[in-house]
Amino acid sequence: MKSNNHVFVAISGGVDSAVAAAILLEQGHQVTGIHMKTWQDPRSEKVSPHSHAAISPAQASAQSLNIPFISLDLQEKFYQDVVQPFISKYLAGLTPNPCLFCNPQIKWGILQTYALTHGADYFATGHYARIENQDDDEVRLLRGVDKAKDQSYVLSMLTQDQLRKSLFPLGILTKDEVRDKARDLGLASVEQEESQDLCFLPQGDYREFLQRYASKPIQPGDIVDQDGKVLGQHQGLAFYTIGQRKGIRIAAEAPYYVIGKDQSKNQLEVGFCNQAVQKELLAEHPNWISGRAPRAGDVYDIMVRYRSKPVPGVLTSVTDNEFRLEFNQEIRGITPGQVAVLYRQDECLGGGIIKMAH
RNA sequence: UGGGGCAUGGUGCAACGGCAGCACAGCGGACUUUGAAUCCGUUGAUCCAGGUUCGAAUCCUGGUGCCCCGG
Repeated sequence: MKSNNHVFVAISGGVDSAVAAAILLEQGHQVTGIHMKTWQDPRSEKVSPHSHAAISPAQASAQSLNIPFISLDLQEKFYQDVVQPFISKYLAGLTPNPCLFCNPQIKWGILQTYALTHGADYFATGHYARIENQDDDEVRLLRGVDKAKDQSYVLSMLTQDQLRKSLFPLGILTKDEVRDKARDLGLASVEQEESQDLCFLPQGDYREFLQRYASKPIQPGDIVDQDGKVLGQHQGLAFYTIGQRKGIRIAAEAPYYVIGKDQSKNQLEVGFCNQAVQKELLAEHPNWISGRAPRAGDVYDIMVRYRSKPVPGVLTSVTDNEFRLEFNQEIRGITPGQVAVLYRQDECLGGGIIKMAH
């Protein structure tokens, strides 16, 4: 890559995106900050701590870097494409991961498209991941060097075209190095760590949010064990996820974990940790970053949720619409709605939405 | 209306007559661009009334409640 490109950097107001922009400047690129205003729960009791500031943290970042700043209002689009599906999937008993859909549809779908049609050669973000250019003009998505911060998982639904025009300046750095760099550069907001949960829920209580946005009231029901014995009451199936331990409120000789949801009976099934494991999964709507499905029969490292430890698994079958994985060890918390992502060493190959596991 | 057993945090269990502990649940924190998991920390109890003893969850008496056996 030549060092005089025009790069649009997605600026959030946090440390990572600011350092990413600074690095691009150091590399000699022409840099523009681009920010998207996303939908936030207006009924939230507390408001985002920055909402009263004269300028947004994102704009402040751009200012301190002395780069042009563009802000797009994507509230409606974000609500329709991310928040609505989030709500309806939860009510249907799934556990969605909105970030994996925001990225291809909003952040790359709209922000990157805007950038590329407004003079950008590349679109950069502060993700901890790497892009490797192949000889044949194909790119590969690799884990970030900082394994503890690697975010390739949330980028697994991106396409070859989207990645080819992307840059991840932080991919070769550790979080500590990024923090040091931010300090050296005198960037504001270094000290205040901005890790939030769901970006559209400033204080992060998704249960209360669902309660308010559900089209019909979320009904309590029975908590049962594997034999169907009633152990207690749950507050509503949407408030629990497979593998969950906290919040079941039943004392026993060992912790209970959620092992299933029966929508028709409105029952939450729980069991002890040795019962809360699975060895196979079926995923649908696959996205393969290379554009080609990985070879069936091979073993890959699989992540079944964000920041989970990769476990080896065999890709037993793969079609255009779905694929199956089989693990040689029992793993906990394979959850419909989450995304199973395949890796070959450091390379993120892509993945699909978990439909069922057993 | 005979016999036996039990009674300790919210739950299930420990504690030779000598500082009432553990697990689970709960609460708090760390971690975190999903929900989780995980890790760390933490609140909280001797059924009641007497008695023996320097000292009682522990021994004795009575009461109350529960369980089992016989019926």
